[in-house]
Amino acid sequence: MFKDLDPILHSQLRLAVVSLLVSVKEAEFTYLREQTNSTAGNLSVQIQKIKDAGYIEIEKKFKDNYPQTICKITPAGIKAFEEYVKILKQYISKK
Amino acid sequence: MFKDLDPILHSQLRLAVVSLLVSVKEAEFTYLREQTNSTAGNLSVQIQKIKDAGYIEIEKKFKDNYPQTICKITPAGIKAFEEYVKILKQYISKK
DNA sequence: TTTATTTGGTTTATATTATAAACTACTCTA
DNA sequence: TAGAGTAGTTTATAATATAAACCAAATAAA
Repeated sequence: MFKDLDPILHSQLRLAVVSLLVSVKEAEFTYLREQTNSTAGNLSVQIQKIKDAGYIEIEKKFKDNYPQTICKITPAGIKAFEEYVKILKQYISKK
Repeated sequence: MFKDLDPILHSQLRLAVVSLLVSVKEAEFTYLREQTNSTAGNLSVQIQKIKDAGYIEIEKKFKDNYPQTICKITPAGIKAFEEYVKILKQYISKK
C-alpha cells in the first residue's frame, strides 16, 4: 500500500527543482534559485545531490564574464519523477 | 509557485499515518504499524509529533489486558492534510 | 585607483529529523 | 517460574536540511 518514496525527491527543494526541470528541460542556477525561493547555499548542496543520483546534469560555463551553472534533467530524472508522483498519489488519494 | 509544504506532513511515515486516519477516522497503534510497515519505535515518535501539531488525538486504554493506543484524526488534521495535498499538486503537476 | 558592493556560486558548521537499538512493563504459556 | 510474546517508550546515532561564512571575480563609486 505505502511504497517507499524516493528520498532524493522527497525533499521540498529537490522536488521543486526536478519538477521545474521536468517541464523546462534545462535552467540556470539563478533561475532555479528565484523560482524556488531558496538560498544559494542550500540550492548548491541540493543540486549536487540530485546530480549524484543521476537525475540531472550540471554544466558550468561563463556568460558575460560571470560563472553560469546550467542544470538539465536526464532520462533517469524524468523516470524517477514520474515514479515518485505515481507512488505519492497512493498516499494522498485517501481511500 | 512553490508554496511551503507542511513539514509535519512532509515525512513518509507521518503522511502515511495521517492519510490512513483521514479515511478511517481512528485506528489502533498496531494497525497503523502494520499498514505503514514501520517499527514501533519510529511510529511511537511520529504519532507524538502529529499529536503535538494537533492533527490527531491519542487515547490510551487497555484491551484484553494489553495496553492499547488509539489514534483519531482531528478537524485540524483533516484540514492540514487537504491543504498539503493541494500544495503538493502544484509541485507534481509539472506545467 | 583602491575600496566597496554585487554576482554567482561553494564549503562548513549547526540544527533538525528520522531511525534503529535498547529498554520498560506487563501477559501468557509450559 | 522461566522464557517468550505483546505493546509500546526512550535514547542514541545516523542522515538531512539549512544557515552562515567564505571565495573569486566583476562592476560601481569615491
